[in-house]
Amino acid sequence: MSRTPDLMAKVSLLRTAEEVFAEKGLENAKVEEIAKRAGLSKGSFYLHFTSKEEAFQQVVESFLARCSSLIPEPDQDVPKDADGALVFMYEHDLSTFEYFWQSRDFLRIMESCNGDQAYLRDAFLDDTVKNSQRWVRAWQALGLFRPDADDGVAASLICGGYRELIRRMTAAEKKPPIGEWLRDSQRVFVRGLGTDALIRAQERRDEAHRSKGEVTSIDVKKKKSAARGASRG
Amino acid sequence: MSRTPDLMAKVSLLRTAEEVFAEKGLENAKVEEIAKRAGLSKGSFYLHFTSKEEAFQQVVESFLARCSSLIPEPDQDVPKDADGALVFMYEHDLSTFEYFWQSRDFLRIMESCNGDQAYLRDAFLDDTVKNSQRWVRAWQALGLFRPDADDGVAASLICGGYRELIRRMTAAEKKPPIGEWLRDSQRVFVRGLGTDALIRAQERRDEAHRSKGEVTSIDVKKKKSAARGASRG
Amino acid sequence: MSRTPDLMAKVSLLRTAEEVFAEKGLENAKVEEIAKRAGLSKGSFYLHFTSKEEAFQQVVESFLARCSSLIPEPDQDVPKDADGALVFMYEHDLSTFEYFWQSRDFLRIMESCNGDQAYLRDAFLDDTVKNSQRWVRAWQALGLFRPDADDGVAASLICGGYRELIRRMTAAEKKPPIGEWLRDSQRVFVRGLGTDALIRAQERRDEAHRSKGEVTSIDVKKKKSAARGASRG
Amino acid sequence: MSRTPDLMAKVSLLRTAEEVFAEKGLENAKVEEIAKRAGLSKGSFYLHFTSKEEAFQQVVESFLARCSSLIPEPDQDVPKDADGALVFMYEHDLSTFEYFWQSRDFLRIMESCNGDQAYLRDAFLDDTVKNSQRWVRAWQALGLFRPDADDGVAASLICGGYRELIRRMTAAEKKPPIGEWLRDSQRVFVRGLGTDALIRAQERRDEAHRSKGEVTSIDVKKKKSAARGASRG
DNA sequence: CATGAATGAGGGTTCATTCAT
DNA sequence: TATGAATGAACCCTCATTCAT
Repeated sequence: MSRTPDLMAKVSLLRTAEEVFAEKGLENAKVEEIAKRAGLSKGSFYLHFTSKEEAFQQVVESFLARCSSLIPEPDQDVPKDADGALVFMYEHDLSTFEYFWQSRDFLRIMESCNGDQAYLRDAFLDDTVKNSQRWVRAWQALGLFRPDADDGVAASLICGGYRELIRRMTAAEKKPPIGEWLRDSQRVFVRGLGTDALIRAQERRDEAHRSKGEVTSIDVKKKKSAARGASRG
Repeated sequence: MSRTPDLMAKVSLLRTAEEVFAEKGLENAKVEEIAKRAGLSKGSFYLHFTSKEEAFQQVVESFLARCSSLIPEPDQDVPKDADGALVFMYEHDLSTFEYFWQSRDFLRIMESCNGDQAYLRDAFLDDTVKNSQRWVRAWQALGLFRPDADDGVAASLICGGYRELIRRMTAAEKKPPIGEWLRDSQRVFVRGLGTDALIRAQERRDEAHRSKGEVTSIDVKKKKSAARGASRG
Repeated sequence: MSRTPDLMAKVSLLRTAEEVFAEKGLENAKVEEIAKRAGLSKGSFYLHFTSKEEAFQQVVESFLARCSSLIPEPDQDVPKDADGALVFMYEHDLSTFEYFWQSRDFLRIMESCNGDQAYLRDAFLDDTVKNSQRWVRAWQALGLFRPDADDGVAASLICGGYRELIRRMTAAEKKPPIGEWLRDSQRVFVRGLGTDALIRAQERRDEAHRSKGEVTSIDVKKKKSAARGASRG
Repeated sequence: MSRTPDLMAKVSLLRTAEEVFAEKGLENAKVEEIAKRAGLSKGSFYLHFTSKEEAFQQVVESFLARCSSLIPEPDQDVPKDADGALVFMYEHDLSTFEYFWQSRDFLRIMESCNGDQAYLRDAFLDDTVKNSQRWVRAWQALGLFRPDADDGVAASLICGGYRELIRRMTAAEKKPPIGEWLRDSQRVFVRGLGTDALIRAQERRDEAHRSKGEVTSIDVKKKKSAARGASRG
């Protein structure tokens, strides 16, 4: 085992660094404040990081790692049918927004990337778009998204739109109705990019929602068999 | 008379300030560099601005003023029919993107607003969304957008999506095919938010585009009368 | 005749310089403010003075010259008898204090002499003491002051004491009862330094003052003949 | 532990600050020079003071504290009889002047208070006068000073006179005969303000001095019994 | 490992002075 | 003469980084 105090100190510093960077931005964050909040001295900071910038990078990277672990790849075991995919994506978006809401202070860090650090913010955003693009292509392959839509533009619109919603959320005094926002957004992108099959699934979802309130994965499974029955009849 | 005032001095300083702020961000921009690039001394800078921050604000405000003058209000004299509105909006978006492409260095400035200047960026983005929201409502009133779509969410998705495209554009080495991007985006938002009437207009546009290439306002006028004829028959 | 505008400008600058030096002190006085208040430009200032310090010196010197013209030399035609000398000195002190009261803003200038300018203040004070010393010696020669008093110390005490009164006066919100102060002071120095003859003259003055109110030179002339009569009787 | 804090650092800085302020005045004193003379860097200065002005205040305040501890209050255990009081005051003045002689560089600092710091000098001088005034009143109560003398004016004359002597002393190349100066001054103020009893005591002192040289407290005690004997006879 | 005093480069700002007009 | 834009040397203060303990 490595020495505990050492690790504790670094973890502690990373946490307070995240805090301070979020509050003040990279330039205005002071090494001393980071160290003090971690209950350590300025000198200790330099036992763990060679510079303030390095600490910043590590904070960003650790955040990105946490993000990656939350965002599934489209080739994983996820629902492939229209109804299931819709619910899956909705719930995934919901939990992602929830996570961003909790990390909303951190999102400000990304904004503080300027000059030499700008690439970090861009890398983060590019990653998000890339991942989104893989999903768009996957859904096109599944016949859920129209094949003629440009996956790059689609991914940009989705990520950008969601980023703006997150910005609004971050700026808001109190937590906005994320569920509503996401349902509205999903409707726009499903109609905007989806095949007829997906759009019909969405309409079923809306219909169910209107009659029964919130639709969960459980509802969807029931609905799927019902739909099969209906199409048979 | 004194040494002839260099009437270009302030303009020159504002331009180089814009440059340097774009490159380095507010914190990392050095007053001396701004002045030097304008062919002036550090001291001269303070003949025109009381502080670096004031110069930053003036740069931002002058940009916002230029923006405002480019963005029309929905209650102005603009086409009210589906075909005309589509073309108008497309062409407006195109010229806006063109302007942003030329000002792409500046857009980086908005990103460099942190701490005390953050409100400038947020005010800019909020303004954009507000304007977009007015357009959404106007189109709903005209029967072009579905009345059940949430105008706030819609405006956020549109602005966020376009902002992301602009980010991609700004980061690109060479000018991307903005026309293509915008056509794809318009298709997404028209399908996502539009009424059947608008969607049909879009399909006509796409059809015409496929057969004849770029559609201009002139084409649309022809098409409009054709459509009228068709609906009569 | 030299050119008028030129002279006007310099006089004007000297006057405003005096004002500003009085208000702010040498270091904090800005050349631009001096020039502006004189209705001139910064550049003009340097047509008349080679530096701010030179202007300061000229202001001080002009003040000292005005002072000198007000302060009589002991070898001039002044009363030589005890009663006349007392009244003369009292009235001279009174007018001097009156002048200082009016120039109280200026006195602050002397306080702003530091570093390289310190010699100006010291020269001013030394001058005052030197002049006072000549008076002490003159009065000793006239048998009005005790011959065993050290003229240097006496002059220092007188000047220092009066300077402190002036300081109190300068700091005061409203004009203090200078006449009272000076009468009290004169009593102290007359008793402290005077011969019996002078002390008796002072007592006569006090007596007359008690019975008749303010004593003027006219009263003294009367009193002198009265005293002669008395000593005869 | 960190690098052993140089416990002398702050003391050292205060001392060199005192030096530099005395030489140049507040405005012209450079932080770097203060630090350099203390063998420290500019940055270290700010570990101990938040600004140059704060350092200046601390220098002044520490001097004032030292002064206060040297100046006795009149209600303390001090000789109440004419002879004892004279000797006490003379010796006290002597030691005070001695102290001021040693701190003569500092006294120049008080003169360098301008603008925002002027109140420091005025507070110092006002304090001195106030204290002196308490002594005048005490001596009046003891029947040593004439009751009709204005205590305010008397205190101003005493303090001002002594201040001027100190100024002369401070400006002098070599230490002047302070003892002589003070004896002369005391004679002036005793005659000027004292009752007959005090004046006679002073004359006894002068007489003794003429015959025996310096009079010490021991002499006074002998003299006191002698005087008692004389008054008895 | 931890500390925090010490460092010193760096940058914003001021303002006396110059000089082209 | 008069002007005031331009200059640039100074100087205060900050803070990332070092290092003796």
